[in-house]
Amino acid sequence: MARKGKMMEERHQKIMKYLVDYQLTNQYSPSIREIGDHIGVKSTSLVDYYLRQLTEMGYIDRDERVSRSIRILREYNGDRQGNVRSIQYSRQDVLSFPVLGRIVASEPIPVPGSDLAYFDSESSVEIPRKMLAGHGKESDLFVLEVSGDSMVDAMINDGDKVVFRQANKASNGDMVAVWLANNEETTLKYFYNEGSRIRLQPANPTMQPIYINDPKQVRIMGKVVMVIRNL
Amino acid sequence: MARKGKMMEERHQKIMKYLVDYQLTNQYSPSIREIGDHIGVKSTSLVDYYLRQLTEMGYIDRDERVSRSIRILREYNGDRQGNVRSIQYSRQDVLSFPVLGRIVASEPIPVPGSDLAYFDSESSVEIPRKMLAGHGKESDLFVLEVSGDSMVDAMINDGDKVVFRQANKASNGDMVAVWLANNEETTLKYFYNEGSRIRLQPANPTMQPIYINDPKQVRIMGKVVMVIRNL
DNA sequence: AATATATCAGAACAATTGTTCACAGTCAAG
DNA sequence: CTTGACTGTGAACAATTGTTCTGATATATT
Repeated sequence: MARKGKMMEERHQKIMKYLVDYQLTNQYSPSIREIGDHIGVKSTSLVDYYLRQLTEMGYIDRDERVSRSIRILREYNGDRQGNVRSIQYSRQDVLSFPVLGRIVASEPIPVPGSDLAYFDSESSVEIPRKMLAGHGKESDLFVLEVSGDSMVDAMINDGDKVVFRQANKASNGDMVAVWLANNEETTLKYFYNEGSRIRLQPANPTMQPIYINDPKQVRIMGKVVMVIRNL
Repeated sequence: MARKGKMMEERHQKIMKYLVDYQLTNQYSPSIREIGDHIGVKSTSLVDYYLRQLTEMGYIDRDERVSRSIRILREYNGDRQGNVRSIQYSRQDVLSFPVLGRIVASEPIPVPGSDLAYFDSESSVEIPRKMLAGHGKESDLFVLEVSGDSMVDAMINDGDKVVFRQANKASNGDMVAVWLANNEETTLKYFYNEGSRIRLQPANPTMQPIYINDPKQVRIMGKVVMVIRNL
């Protein structure tokens, strides 16, 4: 049975906290000597000793003979029970999307790559890459802000940011942005191809679907990948 | 006017791409010699020369005499016009929230810190810290998943993740989760204190508000900070 | 033609940094 | 009491790494 000195646990915790803080401010890891200074240990060997333990415990990861190569693998939570998980924070890959424009019901959706000149929008939307997993190529994604109450039946509110994926066809069940040539408007609906006709189902279950018999009336502009409402 | 050799632009681009790739796989920056090897430059001085240029151009940032301290400030886009902004990706602070439970209209909202035993939920929601700016202390935030169609009038759908901030009072205009003692249900509404009565306004503008005269009937559980719908 | 910048190598240097070894005191368990 | 893990220092070493200097050629601008 591995005994535990009173220093050890405290040191482990202090080191882990230091690593997180340091990486958050500097974007890279501290050197062994910097760690030693911070936790009040004068020999690099003792720091190395603790780092080896933390590695073995699976908290960190290092590359041999590479300076400042400590990676934080998980948050330190000592011996506490694992069933109350707190908010963790870490550095992850974040995609930053410029908000290209607004969805207006009476206009087709502007799509990147078209000859429209986009001005640099001040606003952008940040989304962790992890959250977009399984949504295909990232370069196909773009973000629009919803203007007005025209999308209420899609459960989308004024000011919401909608992440789209460029597409000109859709599978059943996808929420899509479609341009209805007849009505001259853009709308967000769930898409169902029922063979003889296309059914566009509002997200709000109390509302009735739209049926369209002529496929040419429906132009799919993109699939809705994510909706973000920041209050 | 600064002239530009044909190599320069290509090198800058190559270096920036390498930095991004390297950081993505290793979580730390390459050394100058590693960069040199990769772009086919045998002297460290030339690499340093390019890195100084990139620093001056505002693409990267370094700390003097610190190994592997290159920070990527923005994505390299060369001389392209600035009005078509592409998706950028970088490493940022991300908060990872465990999804604590589900909102069910017929039950009060579970709040972290209560004596409920939370099991480790597999699902978590990642949100860049930047997106949560101005929402108060991060430790007061928690996430619930919406179950069923009970929140449709709040423009919130089955499966949506809702970020709450713990609160027991609200300002006018806040979207809040309230427990209505009378009806024995939780609901999400916009909150307005009109002096003699409390008005709870559905997000859907076509729906009618609820008026409550007895403040004791209304228990505020939390404010809605963000809604995320991942399709 | 003269000048400035871009391009490039090589070396030397100093600083930072990871690794390892020797040594030693404390303390709990077998 | 011996063993082994914990706690700790100090030094020495080697490797990595950033910095700087010399020197050289090329190329476009003035």
